Amino acid sequence: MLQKRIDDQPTISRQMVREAQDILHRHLKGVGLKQTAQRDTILRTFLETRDHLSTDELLRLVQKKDARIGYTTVYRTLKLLAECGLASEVAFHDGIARYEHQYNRRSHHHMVCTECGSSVEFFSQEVGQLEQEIGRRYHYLTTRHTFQIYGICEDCRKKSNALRPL
Amino acid sequence: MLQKRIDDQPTISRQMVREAQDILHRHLKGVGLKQTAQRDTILRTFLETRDHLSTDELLRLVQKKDARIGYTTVYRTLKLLAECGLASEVAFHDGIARYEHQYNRRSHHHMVCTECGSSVEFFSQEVGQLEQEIGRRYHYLTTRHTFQIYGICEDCRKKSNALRPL
DNA sequence: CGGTGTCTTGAAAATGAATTTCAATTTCAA
DNA sequence: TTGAAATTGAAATTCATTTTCAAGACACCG
Repeated sequence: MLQKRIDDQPTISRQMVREAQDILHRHLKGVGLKQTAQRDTILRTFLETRDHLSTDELLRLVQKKDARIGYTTVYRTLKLLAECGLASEVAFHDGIARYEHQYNRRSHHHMVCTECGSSVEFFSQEVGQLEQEIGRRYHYLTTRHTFQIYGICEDCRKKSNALRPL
Repeated sequence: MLQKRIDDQPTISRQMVREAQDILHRHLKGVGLKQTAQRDTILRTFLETRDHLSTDELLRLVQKKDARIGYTTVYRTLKLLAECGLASEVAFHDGIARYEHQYNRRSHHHMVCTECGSSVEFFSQEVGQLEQEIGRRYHYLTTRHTFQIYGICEDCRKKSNALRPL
């Protein structure tokens, strides 16, 4: 079975949660916003989860801790987390925005199965180098890139072979 | 000034239009659909245009030739063109689906300016090789990939420097 | 400790692109 | 030519995202 995510840390440590919370609090102060229980709960839930979460999915997890937190707050907090570098948006091109943690993670990319929607992560320094190189060549100040591979995973291939032999 | 698109052909030839139309007609027949004047007009307009077109943009161009053609038909025809390989969707992550011709074009990628939305194309065979390699490693049957670089183009950098010197 | 001006919250409404519906029209195989 | 089947396009719908707004929470100040 393939790993869905390759973490540098097998699980999130208390230490990392504290550091991440610190980053968020500093960012909030910096832009004149307030620290709230909701924002902390959402950040903690986000950090504890290993997958690529849509706003809806994160909402469901957050509501297990505090059922009164609403969609809008999760939506807005994810934007805040992205602003201060704790989260980043990953677009799998299925019409739903997803976020993943960014804090203390190596640069990586995704390969997505177009049948079942599952994804694996892979590492490739070449892609980052290419960003630099192309940016230099065309005089762009590059900020980021997206790279996804789409295909059909082993499991889905087995399933469709079982349905339609030969 | 940078070229927005690097074409293998400077302009679309009569020959290519005929061939593309042939591909569409064969596809239509193949899936039991009908040839119509609208579909031909939309295909021709699409081929004559060099940019990355949203449905709305293509609609506007199409309506110069036949004002009675509606948004829905353009939308549906673009899907047909994508089905038979004449067009492909490019996602620039601004929430709007765009299409570009695929017929007789070399594989390429896009670098997009996040200030003004303009884009340049670049070629890199490494990216295609990477798709193959990663697919093999994780046992995916890969079908395609997306690779975009985001940044700020020279023009926009000059403009913002002019506004805020030093 | 309060008081007070902001910021936050979350339900509901709005937005906007993508998609579907449906009645009138057109295509095309026989 | 004919009629079954597909097409068309305006309008309606969908659905994720984003905004609005009134009530509540935070935090700076004295």
